[in-house]
Amino acid sequence: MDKLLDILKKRHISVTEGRKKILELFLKSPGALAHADIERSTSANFDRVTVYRTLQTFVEKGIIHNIPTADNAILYALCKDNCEAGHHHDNHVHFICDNCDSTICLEKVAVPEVKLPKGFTKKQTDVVVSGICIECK
Amino acid sequence: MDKLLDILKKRHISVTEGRKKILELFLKSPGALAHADIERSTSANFDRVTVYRTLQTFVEKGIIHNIPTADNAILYALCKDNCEAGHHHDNHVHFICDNCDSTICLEKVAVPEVKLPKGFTKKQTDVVVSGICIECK
DNA sequence: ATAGTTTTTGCAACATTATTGCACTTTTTA
DNA sequence: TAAAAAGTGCAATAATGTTGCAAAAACTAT
Ligand SMILES: [Mn+2]
Ligand SMILES: [Mn+2]
Ligand SMILES: [Zn+2]
Ligand SMILES: [Zn+2]
Repeated sequence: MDKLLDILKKRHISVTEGRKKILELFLKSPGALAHADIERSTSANFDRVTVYRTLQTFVEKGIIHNIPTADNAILYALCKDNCEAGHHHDNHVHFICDNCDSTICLEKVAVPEVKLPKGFTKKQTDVVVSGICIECK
Repeated sequence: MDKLLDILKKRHISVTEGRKKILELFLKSPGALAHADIERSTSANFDRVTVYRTLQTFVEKGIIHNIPTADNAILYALCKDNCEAGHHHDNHVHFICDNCDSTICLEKVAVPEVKLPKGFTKKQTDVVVSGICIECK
């Protein structure tokens, strides 16, 4: 119950109904959520614009991170790696199931080292694996 | 000159002005192209819808592949790994420059092996590295 | 608890991006 | 060169994302 408040207060952002509701969604969800998912689950209570702004705030404050996808859907997932405002460090692999279409943070699977050609400087590495998930197996 | 025809004919698709023009763009471009880039360079000659349909066809036929991005822009790049219709195998790392915003296929950098937890089946691995590119260095 | 201050929200308007059906044109096949 | 197949443009429509501003809610200090 208080977990919600904890997360929001730790980031020094106001506690509002919308933020609590959306954060709760993430806490309950096993995988990543698309913007459309969130909008669908909350449209009765909140305006579309609020959802956009809330997700943006959450990313900025290190509460959620987004996951690259080849189609143009932005996916969001809870940060579990003590991310801070303005600086994420979710160094794990993401998995997208071709069957059930769910996206999962594989917290246990670290992002491998990638050796770049001379002259390139690496800041961040994103790894997205697709295939069949453990549920669909 | 005939390279264009080669690529199209090898995939058994009709050779049209639009396809030649867009394919030429890819052949000339050093990095990946966003849909918007392509539209900008061709809008005088072709309808937006044609661009959408052409890119879709090219992906399906293994002429170009798309690159996952965290913002929701779809990027496309030429396949150089003998991809076939319905089955891509561009096993290289992609690099996005935080400075000049260009995206580059690092053909020489192979995608590293990722060990998944028991129960997951891997089909494809996408690796996107961001940082500063060799031009901006 | 209350008043003042700050932050967030909803609404409306607008902009951008993407999809579909259908008539017409171009390309391919025979 | 004619018939068939494939591709294109246009218009309509849908989906997605952004902005400014006034009202509402949350926070702060008394
Ligand atoms: Mn994650
Ligand atoms: Mn590539
Ligand atoms: Zn699955
Ligand atoms: Zn650069």
